[in-house]
Amino acid sequence: MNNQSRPAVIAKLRSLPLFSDLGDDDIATLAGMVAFRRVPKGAFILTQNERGGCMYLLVSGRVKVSLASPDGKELALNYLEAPGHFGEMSLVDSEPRSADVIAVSDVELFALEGKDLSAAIQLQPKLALSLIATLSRRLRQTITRLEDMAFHDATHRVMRVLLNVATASYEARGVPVIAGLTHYEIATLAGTSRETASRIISSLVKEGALATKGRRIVVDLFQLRERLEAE
Amino acid sequence: MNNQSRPAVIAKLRSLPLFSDLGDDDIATLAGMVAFRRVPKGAFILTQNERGGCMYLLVSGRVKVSLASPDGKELALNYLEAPGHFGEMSLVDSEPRSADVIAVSDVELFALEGKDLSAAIQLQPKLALSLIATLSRRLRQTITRLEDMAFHDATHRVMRVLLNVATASYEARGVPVIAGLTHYEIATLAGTSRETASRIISSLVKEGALATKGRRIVVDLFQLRERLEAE
DNA sequence: CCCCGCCGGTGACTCCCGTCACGGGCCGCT
DNA sequence: AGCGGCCCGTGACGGGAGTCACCGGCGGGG
Repeated sequence: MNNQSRPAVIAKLRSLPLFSDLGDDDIATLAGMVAFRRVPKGAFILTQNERGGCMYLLVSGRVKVSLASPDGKELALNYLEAPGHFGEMSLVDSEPRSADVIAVSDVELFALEGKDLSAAIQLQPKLALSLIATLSRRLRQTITRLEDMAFHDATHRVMRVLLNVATASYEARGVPVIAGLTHYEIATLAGTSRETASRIISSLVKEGALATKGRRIVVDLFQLRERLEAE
Repeated sequence: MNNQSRPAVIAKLRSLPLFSDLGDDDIATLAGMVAFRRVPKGAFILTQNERGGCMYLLVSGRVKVSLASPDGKELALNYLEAPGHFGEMSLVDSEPRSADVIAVSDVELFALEGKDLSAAIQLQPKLALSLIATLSRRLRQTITRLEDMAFHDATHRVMRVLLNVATASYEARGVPVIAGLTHYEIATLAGTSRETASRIISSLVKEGALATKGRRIVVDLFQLRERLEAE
């Protein structure tokens, strides 16, 4: 299912905000450089330590960026939604992939070869700025994660994950609810074990900072923020 | 001591590899944009959470990039040597500073205002590439640190710090020696306490992976690498 | 050259949290 | 509707490592 008609490719390229203000010619040129791919839910798109020379433009779907330890533990770095991009790092410095990227839903994406990136930047300098901004945002985020691991306990880290996810949900849908995320996944985002995350969530429910409806968690944003401020 | 004669500024700019292939005119333009500063050992160059609109080009000396926790703990992110640059992140995304930067020796640097960065990039596109490469390298490094915090114990992390520092020393001076770094500083680099780092170093000496000469540590690079491979 | 101050070593205690274990329940799939 | 597999809750235990305390020693500045 990786062959798309050229008009279809062009339409998908147009749907990316990154290229929304390109002219027809440029889009056509771009269409000649990228390769379209569909990836089924659960598949690895790239894996840590492998060498890889392309970056990916996420057209639709959701991916997880995560690290796996030799003894089977997992640390999630991020969940990315379309539109967005990933895999640029190996492309600018030719080092091996620093994490796994796994499709958590069916995914559509474009692959862009390293040799074509500079050409793409010529067409669209915004791409370079977007790249810098993205790297910068991720670096901040990662530093914050590191800070949390070094300075704060598991309770603090789990609260931060819950607050982040619930805030995103609130902004997107108006309800501070966490759904479709298992305790295991929350644990990998917080850098702790499934059991510990579970215990922490239980006690937060007892203390009134959360409520559970079946397998969904409703978050009291204020209370959580307040407790996180209190270092 | 912040006033330098114009020729002196130009000479210092020329000494930065980043600008080594610029013409006289461009260097002169650049000299009009940057502000020279001397910073004494121990002084803060920038502090976490503050807003700041410039990046710094390190001309000489050594700085420490680190995070401080409210209760007085410290996590070192990196030590940077001249030539190099830091503080770019706040400049591209206008977010507050994500860490402290402290002079660990007397330091000379140029400050470059945000508004002048794009002009500087016009003069020297290498600057943009260097920026992307730097961000990318730091992100990798930070991800590795995070991975270590999440997956590995204090022993592993201290060994990694020792190996990194000793390797750098070996490449620079041909001897795998750690000098001028206290146990406290090693601990902040490894994300552990001074006492724990100290205990770990003691036992590594007992096991023959290290030797101490006064306050210097001589590292057996092979043995340390081997033990780190063994996850 | 000498002394005070930072640095390093180590014991003891505590506690967070990772791990193992197990049982009950929700949910999706047929 | 039924069944089986994941998901969740919780008890018990142990160990890594943070913290407090104390002391001896190197070393740099006066």
